[in-house]
Amino acid sequence: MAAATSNPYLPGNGILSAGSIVHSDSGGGGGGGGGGMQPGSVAVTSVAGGYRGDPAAKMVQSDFMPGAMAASNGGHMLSHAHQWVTALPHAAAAAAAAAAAAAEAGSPWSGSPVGMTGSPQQPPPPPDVKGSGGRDDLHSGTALHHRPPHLGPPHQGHPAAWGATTAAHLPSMAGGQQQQQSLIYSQPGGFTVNGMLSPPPGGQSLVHPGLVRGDTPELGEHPGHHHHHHHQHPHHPPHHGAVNSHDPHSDEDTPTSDDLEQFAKQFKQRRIKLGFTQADVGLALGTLYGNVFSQTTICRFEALQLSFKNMCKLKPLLNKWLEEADSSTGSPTSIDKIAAQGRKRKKRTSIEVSVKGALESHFLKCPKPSAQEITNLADSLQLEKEVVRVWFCNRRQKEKRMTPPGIQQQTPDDVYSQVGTVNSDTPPPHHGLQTSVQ
DNA sequence: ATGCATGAGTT
DNA sequence: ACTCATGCATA
Repeated sequence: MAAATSNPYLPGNGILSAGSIVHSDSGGGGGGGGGGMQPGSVAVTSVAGGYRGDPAAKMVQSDFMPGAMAASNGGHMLSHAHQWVTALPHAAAAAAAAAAAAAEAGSPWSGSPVGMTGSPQQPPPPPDVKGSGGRDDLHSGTALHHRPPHLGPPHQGHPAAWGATTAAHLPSMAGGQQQQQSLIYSQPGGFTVNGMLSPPPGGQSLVHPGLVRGDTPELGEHPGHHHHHHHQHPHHPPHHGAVNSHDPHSDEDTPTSDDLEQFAKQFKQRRIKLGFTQADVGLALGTLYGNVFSQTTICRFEALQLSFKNMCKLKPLLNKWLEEADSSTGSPTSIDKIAAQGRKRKKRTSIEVSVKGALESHFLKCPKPSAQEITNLADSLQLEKEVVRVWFCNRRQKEKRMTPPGIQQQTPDDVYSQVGTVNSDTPPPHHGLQTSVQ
């Protein structure tokens, strides 16, 4: 096959052949691939609708990664399959937000004594309200922002102290390199979900929530109970009384890993009970607070697959949603869908299993290959350098998130499951957290 | 539920 | 060039 190489990252916005269904079957060479045989790079053809935030709000910046594409080196082998999809530029949801809390990531979960350095620290991020992009009002015109009366957490710069097992090993940022982004809660306190405001006193039965599925959520449990929020924390871990003296039961304090796990579990349960999908929640958050999230994020939250820091950031939001959701018998949940589209996104390359295996091997040897290494690795695997680079990045992220071995506690409910193996258990490498799938 | 991708903010 | 937060597209 000739190498039809179009430049990989095409800047031209606007015109791209949208449906170029290229499909390359490269034959390949596979030479070096260790284990691999028959490497055909698979090209998936799917068009995507990306999204591009509204130009207005976002300043322009280069469309793509500045330097990444460079190295073309000899990549010619199968470079052809670039199909970028184009879509319309449409202002849609772009959560410009992206913020994060302070604290940095480190070894979040379960304070493992041996972990790497967990450095709690970071100066309190100013709770700035960022102009949340311009998308916050895309949806219904009823987007009124008003300051929260008093609900919003006044601050949240909490040191990350997840349990902090006393500092036996808190080197205070030894290799800290992480960065934290500003965290923002856009305009919290928003109510007006599609026009709905604060719940009428006395009884707030409103419209029925637009459940996507139409299934009726049975709210037999709390139709009348509305005492304040208080949550049900089955148990709070004692924690070493270190610097922390506040209980982790408040939404605003820095939660501990245990808290997060508990919360995530309950959240999922309630969410399901109420009949909402992860996607619904994501959208609702957008309507409520101005930060939209995708199904993916909600899913990861429930599965504890986010960094500790990220979990902390999301928890309060989800918690609020929960309150809203269950307190209002029917709040018109967002029906507005924001069609995200516009933007060209590279087709998702699917890496063959054999190739993945090879990558895995390398990862074990060296999780952080140099540019050079990446280059020739890519070369031998016949993948674009970018792809390989990204693969490693994602891999590292995964490594970090993994629900840590410590967090696998049984909930008061299913304690029985565990039989025997009290201390002789062999911690299987990993996660296995999810017990039920939707 | 996850894999690959994009981007902002750092380093 | 990396990390981190997120998400589209997929399996």
